[in-house]
Amino acid sequence: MAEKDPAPASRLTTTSFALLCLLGVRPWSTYELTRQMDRSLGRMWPRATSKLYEEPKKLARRGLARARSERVGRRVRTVYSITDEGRRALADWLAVPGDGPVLEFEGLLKVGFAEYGTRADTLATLASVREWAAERNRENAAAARSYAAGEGPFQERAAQGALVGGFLTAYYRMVDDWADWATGVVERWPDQPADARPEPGELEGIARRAEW
Amino acid sequence: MAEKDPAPASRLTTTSFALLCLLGVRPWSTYELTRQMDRSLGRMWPRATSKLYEEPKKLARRGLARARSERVGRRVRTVYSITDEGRRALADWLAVPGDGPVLEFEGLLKVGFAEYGTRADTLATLASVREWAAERNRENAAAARSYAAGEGPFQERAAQGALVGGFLTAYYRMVDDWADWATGVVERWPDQPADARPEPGELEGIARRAEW
DNA sequence: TTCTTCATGTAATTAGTTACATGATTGA
DNA sequence: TCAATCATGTAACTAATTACATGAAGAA
Repeated sequence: MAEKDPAPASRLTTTSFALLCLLGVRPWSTYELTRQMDRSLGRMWPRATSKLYEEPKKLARRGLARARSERVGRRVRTVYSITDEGRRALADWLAVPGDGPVLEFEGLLKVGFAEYGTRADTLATLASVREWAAERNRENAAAARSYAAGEGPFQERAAQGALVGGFLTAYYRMVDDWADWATGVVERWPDQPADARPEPGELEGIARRAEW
Repeated sequence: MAEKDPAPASRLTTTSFALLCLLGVRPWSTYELTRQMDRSLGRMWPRATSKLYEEPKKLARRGLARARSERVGRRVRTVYSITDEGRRALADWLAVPGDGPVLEFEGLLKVGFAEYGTRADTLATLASVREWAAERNRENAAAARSYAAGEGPFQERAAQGALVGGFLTAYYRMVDDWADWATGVVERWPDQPADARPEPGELEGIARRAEW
């Protein structure tokens, strides 16, 4: 009687491939990978640090990456690099169109159910959304400026980076524009958000902008 | 010697409160909750169906919701409703500004590492992003039209719904605009994406749009 | 009457996070 | 030379998903 498939090695996830993409650029130590998560990868595929220590081990077990140990003083660090098989796996993965964006937005949830709190709560949430957008945009603008000036690492990847940068720029801008608009609307609400009614033309305006 | 806190009942998450928000509107059976996940809640806080069967039990254990059993033929269904304590918990939760948007976008990841695949791969991924945006926009436009016409459920919540609708409209539009722009850029790439270089003024244009 | 889709869940598994631990490096 | 921060991981836990099971209702 057949055993249940031994060591199915838990299939590769998008997170696996995200890390494999980074390894495609050059070898990285795990800590360096965590830096990229803060700077670049985390903007489109955010994951906790510990995942970045765990996932490359799986890539190595599958033969898609190779782990090498270096020593730094008394302690050891691991540097991962991609293998030829890893590059093939990457090409296969890229041949399948990726999923669309998945959004989790707690702030929008709170705005959408504003009626159970106060008007001040909603305005505070919108203000914090604007802060978020401004902060993200600051980083993003700095990176864009640096690339436009021909500085920054991986200039040979600038064309790909520009597509990502173009997305993020538009995204942060859109979030800020929305929060700005919504703030104006909520400022005209009565004190009890439950009593708020759409302004004349508001629903029509949204419906119109959704026609394309 | 003190025991480690018994039955910490695993703290309430954003998912708990998302469901509690829905219960604030009216009582729902679990299946009805799954419908809302497809229609409204899932656009800002997507979760799998089984979570919607599990999470309200936690709300009930905590006294934030009440479960009632109905029978439909030979089988039983559960209908949940919010309690006064649940409404208080909701108000407390709304008083804390929510987190900013968290984005997971596999398609963008594939575009950002286009160099490991073919130009055709990238164009196909962008096309599927545009399809995604068009499909989401279709739903959203239909909902917007229906509200603008004074139809649709929960008219008394139209002001809050308009804020969410305003966000989604701008969001889908932005995704489509980006994918459209990116398609044009990639169409002018050489056959090997690894040889692609930014067009003159492209990086500067992004940097400029990021200044606000 | 049978097939399909709607409706209502549970069980098993896993992807991911939080919390913790400790050595190395830097600067006051 | 001490404290703070950078760097490198592991262990424990849990939030969430996938897979499965089955009754009810409506259509052909």
